[in-house]
Amino acid sequence: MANVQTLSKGEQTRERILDIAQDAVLHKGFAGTSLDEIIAEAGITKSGFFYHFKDKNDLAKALLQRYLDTEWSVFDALFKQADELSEDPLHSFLIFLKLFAEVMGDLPNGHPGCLVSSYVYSDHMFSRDVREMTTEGHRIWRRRFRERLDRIAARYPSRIEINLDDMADMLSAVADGGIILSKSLSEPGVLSRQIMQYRAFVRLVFLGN
Amino acid sequence: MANVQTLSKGEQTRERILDIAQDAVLHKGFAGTSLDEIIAEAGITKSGFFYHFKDKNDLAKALLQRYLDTEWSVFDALFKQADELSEDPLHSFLIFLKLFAEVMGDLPNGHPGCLVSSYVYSDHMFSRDVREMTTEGHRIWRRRFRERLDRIAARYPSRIEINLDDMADMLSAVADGGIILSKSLSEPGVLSRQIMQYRAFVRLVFLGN
DNA sequence: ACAAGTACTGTACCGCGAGTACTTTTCTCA
DNA sequence: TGAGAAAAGTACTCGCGGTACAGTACTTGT
Repeated sequence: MANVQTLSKGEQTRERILDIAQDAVLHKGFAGTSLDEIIAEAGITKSGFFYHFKDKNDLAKALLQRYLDTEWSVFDALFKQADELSEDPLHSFLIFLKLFAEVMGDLPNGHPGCLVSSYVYSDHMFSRDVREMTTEGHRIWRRRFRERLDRIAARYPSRIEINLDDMADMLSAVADGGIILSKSLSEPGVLSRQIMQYRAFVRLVFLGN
Repeated sequence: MANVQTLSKGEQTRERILDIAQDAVLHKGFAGTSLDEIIAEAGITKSGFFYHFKDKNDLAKALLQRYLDTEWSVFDALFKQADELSEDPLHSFLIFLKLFAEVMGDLPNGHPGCLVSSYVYSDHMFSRDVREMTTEGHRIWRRRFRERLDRIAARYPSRIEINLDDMADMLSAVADGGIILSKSLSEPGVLSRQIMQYRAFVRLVFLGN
């Protein structure tokens, strides 16, 4: 929740609505989250809500956009940090994965859930543009991780035949799946350990140990 | 959909309701699926529905129970098939993973979605016993895969330090995440390729190639 | 042939939640 | 102090989950 001071009153209310809504959506699904409960918790009226969002789908869109932006900036920061610690593409990626696992492991109550995954299991509830946003989100992550893997593959021979798109996707899959397992088992540590296993896989493929 | 002939008329209707409900739940979430649409598609009345299920939560429970039973028997069949093709625990597991990937790849419209994953993102909608069923489902899969890995680890030294529970969980994670990616990207092939990558990981850990 | 289930249909009703529409008030800052 | 931002107020509609209960057609054993 970046610098509250710089946000106008309206923007603060809007962010508060989004915070409350996101938490509810991750536990009850989008359709299961009522506007009434959101406005009650936000301490506003229905009219106040509709001042900020034209309908429920508009809320879904804003929620997803904010989530994707946040994820993007988190990855950006971790990649930057990793790049500062090593020039080598493989070691930088391995450092990134370690940092990623640490961040995911340090969340006090475990990861609250991936909004994109939640939306995928409610796709028929949303307008086409929202559905395209989830698709595009996964495409971006694939492209992003793939870039890193390309640079690695250019310098390191791989021990086995591997499709780099699949290897890039696997990080998304392991993260999404790890979050589900963590939540379902109430074992917050599962997610970061799964990321570390993906790291072990990358290491085995390019270093052999 | 085992032998329709052996099912009584009531059981057939019940199964039809479950089929329709499952499809809807995987696309709209549980809360987003209305009883009215289910009964309309099933060609019954509301009273007919409540003859089979005492309320919506009861439907959720029956849906999940049937899903878990089906998954269990699919895995059972694949493990049995794999065991017949090799006595060696590692090769049997690798064959199993190949078969699993093939089955997932042969689904004409891609995997329809994992009901357990869908439920995890709606946990607050369900009663405690339903939530415990999803947890128990993941625990069973972990135990199941772990047994296989134990037998493998007893015969093959692992190339890296590895936690076998995590390795067992990784298959669930990769499958759940792979399904989400497949659905989101509308690329049915992603799921089976992710399973094959998990297979490559297991192979690298225990065989080094 | 008939009684006893089984598997429903029909009807009527309730309260809550999403969403619409539009007016009015309060706050905030230049 | 006045204009726009940020709501509050009011009033209504419709869909949905759920309840209650009476009636009916089909099926199955005896």
